[in-house]
Amino acid sequence: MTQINHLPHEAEDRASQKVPRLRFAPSPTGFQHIGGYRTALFSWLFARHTGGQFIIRIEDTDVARTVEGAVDYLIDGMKWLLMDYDEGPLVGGPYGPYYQTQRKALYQQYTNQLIESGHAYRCYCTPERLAEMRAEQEAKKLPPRYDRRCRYLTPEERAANDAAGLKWVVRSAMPIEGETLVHDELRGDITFNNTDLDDTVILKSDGLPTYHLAHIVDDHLMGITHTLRGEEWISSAPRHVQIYKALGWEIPLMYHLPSVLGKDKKKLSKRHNAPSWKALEEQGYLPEAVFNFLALLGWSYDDKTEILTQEELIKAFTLDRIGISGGIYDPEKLIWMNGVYIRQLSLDKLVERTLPYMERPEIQGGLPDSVSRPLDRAYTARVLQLEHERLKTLGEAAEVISFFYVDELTYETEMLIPKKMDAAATREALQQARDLLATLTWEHEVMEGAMRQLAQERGFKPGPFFGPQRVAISGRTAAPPLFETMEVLGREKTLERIDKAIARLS
RNA sequence: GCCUCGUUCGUCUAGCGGCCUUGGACGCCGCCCUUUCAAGGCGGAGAUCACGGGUUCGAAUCCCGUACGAGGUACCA
Repeated sequence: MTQINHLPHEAEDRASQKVPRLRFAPSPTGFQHIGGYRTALFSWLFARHTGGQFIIRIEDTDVARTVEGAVDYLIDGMKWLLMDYDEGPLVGGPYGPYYQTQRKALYQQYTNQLIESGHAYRCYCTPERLAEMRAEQEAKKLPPRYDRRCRYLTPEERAANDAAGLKWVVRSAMPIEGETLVHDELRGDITFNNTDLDDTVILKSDGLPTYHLAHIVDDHLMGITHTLRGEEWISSAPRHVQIYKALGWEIPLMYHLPSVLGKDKKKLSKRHNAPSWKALEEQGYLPEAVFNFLALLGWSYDDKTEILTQEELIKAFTLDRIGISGGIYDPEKLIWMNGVYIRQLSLDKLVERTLPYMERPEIQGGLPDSVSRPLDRAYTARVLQLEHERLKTLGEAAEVISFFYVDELTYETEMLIPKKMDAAATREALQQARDLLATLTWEHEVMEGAMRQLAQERGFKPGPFFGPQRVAISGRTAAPPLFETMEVLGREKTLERIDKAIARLS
């Protein structure tokens, strides 16, 4: 690729020097919600777009909050959302290990380097003292900040503290004056006053690093070229910049992604109105639809294209089209998009993917337990064909089509009787329909023709005439086209159900 | 409180100085199709481009301020 007639944007220039490497670095402290996966998805798309690598790294340094099973859940979610990865848990890779708890020695090594170069120091302050200090500062309406007492300890004092076996953490020594420039590729330069920078803890008393140190060491060692993370990190970015500088490392290109918000405009969080991928799967959302939807949350292709396959997204995805203002997650639009993807499925695929939802136990949203499994595939295909364009999620199929499978229909007799008609008239109409139906070839075109003729001859209006039949055979007022439904249901069941309806009206 | 980011229809967004009395999509409403429900087609309502100043021949687009929203302010990420 030769492109010499224009000066590339700085970001492109730097990025083009090497194969892009991007990472998704979740902490296993709970179940990743779709906002988190959106971040992963952007990184993944860009890696695939450029032919770069996509890495998963587990940031499990907060041992106390680590939730068992979270990593498996996370990886399963990636798989479900159709994202693979080149390096990470399970598959390993040349830059491993990919769990931060297994890289402890590395962080300690660089912490020592920082201490030696005067960019970090041991702090012996107890949590009690820190809490006290904070309370005082708050009372005085001062910004809560570590007072740097330990930063100015003499070597003798330090030695004495160590000899006394005091517990310590390591804090980074931030510059006291001047400014720090954070260059965000999406927003441009952001300037921070160094007086606002706290000497944050980079190594905890348990010997593990905090995020601030760990991600820098790992991103550097793993050769990460672009870092995509939530915009909640902007405020700690200047401290990260300082640590990079202290270590003498090049800073990867930083992209702070806009937040995904809930209906209340608050950032989506695990315990707060954020669906997990599992919940979406259980409801019968197609991962390819969710993928498409998520890609459009904070990124856009142009002024009209919204339905893009994963392949198209890979081809189209560039970082410069990421937006900067937070967006509310709109479940309504996801439902619509899911419907679009369902309609695009071939009947065969639809059956294959819907069957598990129908066969799951009733309590989980499957067909009534009285219906024996496994379901007849050919029959189910005929059923699903009728419902195909009506489905919004795979999970709702069972409820909508259960009448094709159960023996007994349950519905209110009232539903049988159209407005402006009484029970007797309805019964009479049903009886006539039933008598004619019994004589017909069981094909929907034949039935429709004959029945329409009957309606015309007897002066029945289509609505009130066909309506009761629909309720009689399906127990529902909203159902697929009547005669196709009858055809699939079969003569015997159809006539039997109409008879039962007639009996109800007697 | 302090620091930082953000602000175009209810929602997702297009827009990077003239093509915009802002285009698309979801949702909503109406009409058509129709035995119901969908799907589909057509149409509509819906944004003083948060507000106020500037810069400019010209601003949704650039600058400043204000308001509002969000995020951060942990030995959490």
